[in-house]
Amino acid sequence: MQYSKSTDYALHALLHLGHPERHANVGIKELSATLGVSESYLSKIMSKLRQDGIVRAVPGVNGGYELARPAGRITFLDVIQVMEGREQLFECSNSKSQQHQLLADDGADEPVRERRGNGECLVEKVMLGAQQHLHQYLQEHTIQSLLDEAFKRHFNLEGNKK
Amino acid sequence: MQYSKSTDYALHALLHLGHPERHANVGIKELSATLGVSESYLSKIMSKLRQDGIVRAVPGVNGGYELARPAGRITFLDVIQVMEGREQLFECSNSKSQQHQLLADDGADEPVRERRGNGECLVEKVMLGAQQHLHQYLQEHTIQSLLDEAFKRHFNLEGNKK
DNA sequence: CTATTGTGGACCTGTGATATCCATAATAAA
DNA sequence: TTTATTATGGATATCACAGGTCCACAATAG
Ligand code: SF4
Ligand code: SF4
Repeated sequence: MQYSKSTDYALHALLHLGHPERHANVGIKELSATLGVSESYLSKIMSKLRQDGIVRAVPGVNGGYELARPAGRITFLDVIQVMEGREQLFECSNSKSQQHQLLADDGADEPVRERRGNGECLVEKVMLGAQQHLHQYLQEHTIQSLLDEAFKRHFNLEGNKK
Repeated sequence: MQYSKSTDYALHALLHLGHPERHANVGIKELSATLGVSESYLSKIMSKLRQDGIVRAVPGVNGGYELARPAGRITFLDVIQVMEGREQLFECSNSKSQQHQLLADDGADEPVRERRGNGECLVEKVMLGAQQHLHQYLQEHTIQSLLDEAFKRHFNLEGNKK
């Protein structure tokens, strides 16, 4: 259970694009050189980010990428969901097993009522709760907020030096 | 990014073992039949749970598995970590790239000082935070707590029927 | 028109999840 | 002590997917 390298790359690419004194339209070459990732692979990732509306891309001379919206509105969750997909953390694989009855109906021998609604899965409920906690946290952190913190740290270091 | 089926199976197996009126030493046959998973595969999972001290196993006639400690002390996090491993959610893949400087030192052109300590990674910091939130939540839910809730629900249903 | 730059498809490789089979070890009961 | 039973661990198979390369093509600015 670990985020893929693609997520790593995507985050770093966006952080680069979000850097204050950046001329618009950063080319794949610059990104590739900065991150140390092959152009071929990185372009796949950028393409995905574009399809999901995180960045804009323009081909042609002096083309390149730029953020499609302010860095403050690009959350970690956004990026992660683009790269890792939006499936849920836990998905039951055999909801018609004998086990299921025990947890959804707790062994009650009532005839199969298909109302299904108050008989909602408790395992999934726990896991969904976990997922929501995780997502909420990831939504509170944006590309901008990380950049801000980096700047703050830099400022403090400079201060100490003098 | 999804938990594996093994985790699903493990959770259900433990829920079965934790059931109140269970004779000790539940055999792999019973588990397999209840969960609807092959004996071969399920035994692998049980073996892993044993190696991590979640269950005890005794071979031989009338042998089987039982919880190694009270169900209230087996958390979801425990189970998930046994099955999914304990790697962290995010692991940097190229900490010596050009990017790294930007985020750890924020572009300061100071000579490479290898003190490393106040120059801690901000991306990892965010991700570690996310992981801790997730883990904390998963630690608050145990096999017992889920079982309790299932019982409570059952009780309410019975009440409504009368 | 042309050089430049992103897009998308085909393809390759290694790894890990899922799963089965079997030989062996351990154990309780007869 | 033997025997039937039950868990263990190694070997193996299959399959999907992460990670990555290459290339032909589309789009665009100048
Ligand atoms: S209780 Fe939930 S997780 Fe378990 S089998 Fe039913 S639906 Fe699936
Ligand atoms: S800033 Fe953090 S994530 Fe980025 S390269 Fe450095 S160590 Fe890795």
